[in-house]
Amino acid sequence: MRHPQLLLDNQLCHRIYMANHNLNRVYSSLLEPLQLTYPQYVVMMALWQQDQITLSQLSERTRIDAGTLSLMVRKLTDKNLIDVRPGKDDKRQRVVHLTEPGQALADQASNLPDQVLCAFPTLDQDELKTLAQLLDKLNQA
Amino acid sequence: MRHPQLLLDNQLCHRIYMANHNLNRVYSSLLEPLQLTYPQYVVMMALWQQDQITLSQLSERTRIDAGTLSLMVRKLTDKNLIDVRPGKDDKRQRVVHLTEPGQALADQASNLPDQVLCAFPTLDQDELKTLAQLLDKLNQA
DNA sequence: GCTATATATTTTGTATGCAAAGCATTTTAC
DNA sequence: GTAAAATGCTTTGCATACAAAATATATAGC
Repeated sequence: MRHPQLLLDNQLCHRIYMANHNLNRVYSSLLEPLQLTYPQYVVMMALWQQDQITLSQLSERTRIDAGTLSLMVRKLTDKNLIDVRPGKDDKRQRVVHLTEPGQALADQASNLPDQVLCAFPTLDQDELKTLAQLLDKLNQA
Repeated sequence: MRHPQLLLDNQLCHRIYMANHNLNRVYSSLLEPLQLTYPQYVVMMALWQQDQITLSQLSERTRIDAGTLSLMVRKLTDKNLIDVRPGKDDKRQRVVHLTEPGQALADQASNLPDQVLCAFPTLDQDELKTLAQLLDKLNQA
């Protein structure tokens, strides 16, 4: 091989790609009872953290882009988990509100994070912490 | 907040999601001269590493599922980078071959991995190594 | 040798992800 | 005050993802 640096196994990006993939699979099965996809769960988490925020704020926190979010919000509205109203000050904005069922879903989801970690017994608490720190450092670049 | 473990910032998965996202953005700009998307680049890397493998082998190495790969292979064929032929022993299989332009592209791509790391100056060599090891540990679960 | 099963791949349907164009509203500049 | 630029959001078009159904071929069991 003329270019050893191009080996797939040497690529940090592919490790992250696989990790993302693996975590998604674990989440999909855990989220099935809640009838949510993983990205939809991310949106709900952001709203459980802070309710009644604009679409652009929601996009900033979840890192889901505006176009994707626009569609997802419609689907979550159809599921009656959220409710979107025009902004009072700025009529261009749309503010997302949790509905009663949307708020209630947090209780069902509350034990999910622990279950996910159980799916990765190869890493102990310290390692998870280090991993989180390194990823934060990567992401702030 | 009733469920602090549901905070978005506490989620390992979201860190990995963002890291994946950030790496993708860096790659997209670097890959523009090669006219490849990031997943297409992954497929090409796998082939540069080992040419003339079946679709299922390619799927196993890249972790891209069969259905997605089927479409991507058609596009890479249209770009004249690869060339797919039926397997000799097993007629169900299809073997992917690099074309001359496909092989030549490796030269153009060879300095890409270094450039990507330059986009993340916040991490030094040791930290990158640790991160890679932890991700491997996560992925083997 | 024939049938049932298993395997390799493609197709289909749904859900992101993202860039770019479009639209309505608001802010800036003058 | 008004035209131009900026902002918030939606829509469109294309590229993954992935599960499930469909198709073609190969293998096992008898």
